[in-house]
Amino acid sequence: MPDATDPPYVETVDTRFLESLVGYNARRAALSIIGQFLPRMAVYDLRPLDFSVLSLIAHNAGITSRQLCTALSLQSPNVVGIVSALEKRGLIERRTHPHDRRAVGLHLTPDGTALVQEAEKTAATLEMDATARLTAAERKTLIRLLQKIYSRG
Amino acid sequence: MPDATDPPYVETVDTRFLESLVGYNARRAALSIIGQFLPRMAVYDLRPLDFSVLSLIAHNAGITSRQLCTALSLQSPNVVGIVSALEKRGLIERRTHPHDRRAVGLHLTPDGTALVQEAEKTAATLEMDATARLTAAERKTLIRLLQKIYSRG
DNA sequence: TATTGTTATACTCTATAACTATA
DNA sequence: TATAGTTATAGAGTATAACAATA
Repeated sequence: MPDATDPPYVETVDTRFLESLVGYNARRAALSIIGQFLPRMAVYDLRPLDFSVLSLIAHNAGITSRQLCTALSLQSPNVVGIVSALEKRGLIERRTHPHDRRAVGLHLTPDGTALVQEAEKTAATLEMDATARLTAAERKTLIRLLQKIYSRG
Repeated sequence: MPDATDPPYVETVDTRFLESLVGYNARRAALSIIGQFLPRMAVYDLRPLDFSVLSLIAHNAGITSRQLCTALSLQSPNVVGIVSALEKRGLIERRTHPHDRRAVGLHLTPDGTALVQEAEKTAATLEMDATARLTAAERKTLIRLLQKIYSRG
């Protein structure tokens, strides 16, 4: 028979408090999806930020580093390495901005265009797999509620 | 008049593709809430992982490092430093596990108990502020949908 | 043989300060 | 004076390999 002064031990971990917090749940869900993202995008040698940057360039030909920073909430020094690596791989090109010689417009190469098309297809498939337990209506609701948390306006 | 061969530039960044992905939105929302978490918890000198660990110990007296790892999806080497720092600050104590001498049960000290109570109050207030644009029903729905993504079962 | 906890290590992500070229 | 981009650097977070003590 255990003495009342014995230290207690835990059979089942009670996580109810943390699970009552939106921040905790959002972080866990994001990490879960990233965990599925990494191996599938490793085929293209793309990390999450590489993919976000490449996709934004694909949909915004001529976008600048500064605009990438604002759109993705990144610090400018942290974008330099990402963009340089994509350029070295021949996926993007830098062209001088037509209205501001300080700035550099970013553009996809044909190789980059082909890679983005494949990677975005993979991302869309991953999206469905990662949210397989949600209905289409639930997925739409979830995205709307998440955007109410982080977006301006 | 611009020449047709001039490189294009971007006026407004089109982020629609990324915003169609649950993973992207969950990450952005989590980072937004963490951004509010950091300055408010800096008062207690607690980072997000410190808070999660301390809160789990508060609600699970005698929990082991291994159980912390499983509950929070952490690797065991990465918990060592967190637990050691909390112990050095006098917030938690290690006691030998009553049934397994390999394991160490973690317990709050009186100082740790007092700190967790304040920190959890702050977290609850932060929760309401960070999700101020959501109704109570929406907040509940959001948490339920996020858990459907990352939880087993 | 398997598990708990630990050390050492490395890679990614993130943040700040300081510099240049241009606006 | 302010902004776009860059360099250097430092701090967190996360990952694997290898080890000692115990089960």
